[in-house]
Amino acid sequence: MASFDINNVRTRIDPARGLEPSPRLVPHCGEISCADCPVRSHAVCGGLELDVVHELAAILTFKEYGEGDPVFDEGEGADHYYVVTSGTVRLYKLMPDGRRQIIGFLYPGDVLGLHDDHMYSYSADALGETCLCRFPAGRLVALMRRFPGLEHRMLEATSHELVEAQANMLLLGRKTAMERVTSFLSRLADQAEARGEPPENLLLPMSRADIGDYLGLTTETVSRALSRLKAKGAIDLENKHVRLRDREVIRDMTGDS
Amino acid sequence: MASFDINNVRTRIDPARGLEPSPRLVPHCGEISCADCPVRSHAVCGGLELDVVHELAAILTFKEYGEGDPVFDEGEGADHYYVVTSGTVRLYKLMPDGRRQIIGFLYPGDVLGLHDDHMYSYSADALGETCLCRFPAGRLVALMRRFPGLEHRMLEATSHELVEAQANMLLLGRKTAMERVTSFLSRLADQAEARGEPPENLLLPMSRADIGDYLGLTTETVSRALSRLKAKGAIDLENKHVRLRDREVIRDMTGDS
DNA sequence: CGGGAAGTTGAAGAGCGTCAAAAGTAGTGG
DNA sequence: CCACTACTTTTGACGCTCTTCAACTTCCCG
Repeated sequence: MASFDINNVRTRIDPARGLEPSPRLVPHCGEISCADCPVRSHAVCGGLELDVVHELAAILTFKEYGEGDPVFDEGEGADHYYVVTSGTVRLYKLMPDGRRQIIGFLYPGDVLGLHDDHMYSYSADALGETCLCRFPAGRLVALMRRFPGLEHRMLEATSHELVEAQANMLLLGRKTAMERVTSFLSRLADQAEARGEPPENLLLPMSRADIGDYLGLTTETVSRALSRLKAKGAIDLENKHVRLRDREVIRDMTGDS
Repeated sequence: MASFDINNVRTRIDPARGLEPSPRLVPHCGEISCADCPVRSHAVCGGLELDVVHELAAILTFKEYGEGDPVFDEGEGADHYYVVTSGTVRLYKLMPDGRRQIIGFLYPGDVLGLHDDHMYSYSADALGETCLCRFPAGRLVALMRRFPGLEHRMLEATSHELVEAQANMLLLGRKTAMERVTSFLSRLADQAEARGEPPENLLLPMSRADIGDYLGLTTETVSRALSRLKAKGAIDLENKHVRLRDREVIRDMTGDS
């Protein structure tokens, strides 16, 4: 027995310990081992010694999520860390009256579950079919103690998130609606480029309402901004497909220079 | 010789190595050694083994700043980390046209210089007379490698900052002007309480313009919100002195529940 | 196909920004 | 100690951007 399934939770056993992957493949996650994990190169686990990777593999479990499935809720005890292996995760905070602020969208290789004071500071759910690998917090912390390189990678990941959050504070506090939308498109293009995809042709995995809640705007305002960009000939737009006709023109509209 | 002065930079030599503090006292920093540093208990260096503290003391230098003195600028090479020992530091981002977003205000015990990709992601300057102790980044990183407990503390500090930044994203993206101002006052009261000061009696070290640039508002809007709170009898207000007449009333206006 | 959700577009309104002026505060030098 | 000046804060009037509300269209999935 190399893996088993309980409640949609798939436990991975370290192949290095003489166990082999299950022959049954998971629909979209794939029955990947850390050794050939597609996201390892740019994830927290990337660039680590093999013995650390093996120890990580020993404590992780895979889990699949469908559209809108919750991963965890703000305020819950933070008992797990997660790494996205496929799909997209939406992080958000809710106000008692229902107003929502989306904190970020996570893509394969990103970590979630970073917290302070043993409580999740935001809620997380899946945007479409998504697969996460999950680490019990206590055991991961123990591993960080034994392997300082792992803690170093966590610090790097956290610092990176912090820098992004600060950039979003500027966006939310000081940019106009059009600047926010073009900043958003520009960043999506950069991310696509970093993944080796064509940066001009974007497929938005999230709704207009999600974009609005991320940019501090309403759906209508997002829609209007996109329509104006289309009318100006800056983008082609058909529903979730956006094509940046000139990335420089978009960049010049972000307010960032 | 226990310390010397070059360009307003005061180098501390580790007292544990047999050197003693200079008899000449610095105006507001005090000629403190790490052993009796007033901020150590709640700073990064708190809770660390004594040998780590000694090594930290060996690489740090003190530096004083006056009102508005720059500490570093966004985009510069991040060659130092800093810890606030007295005063207040203002972190901010500027847009090319002069719009400013204040990322945070730092008080004694807080770290600055956290970064990504070896570049400061924001600018920092002093709010009034301020004293920082400064660590060369390379040497601090080397210490973190030797003493994993230090890196652990840095991770904790960074995680804490991240959680705060995310809370500010909700504030900037979704709260009304009045909710932002009451959230700000409420947080100042909490911080004062944490420091053991009376949480009802606040002294704002920053201008209305600073508060506005922190909350994504104009000075006028901040002033109007404060005036309305005063008119309602929720606060007493005389210039920089704010007295919360009922902390619960203020809290109920933050939108956070 | 058909029904419900998501997206677009328009018109009206509110909240905050802008501009302007007055009042208050602080620092400087006689 | 007071007068002078420069800056900060407050207050008011007005305008603009974005939100709200509503109708319509498009997309998606059974």
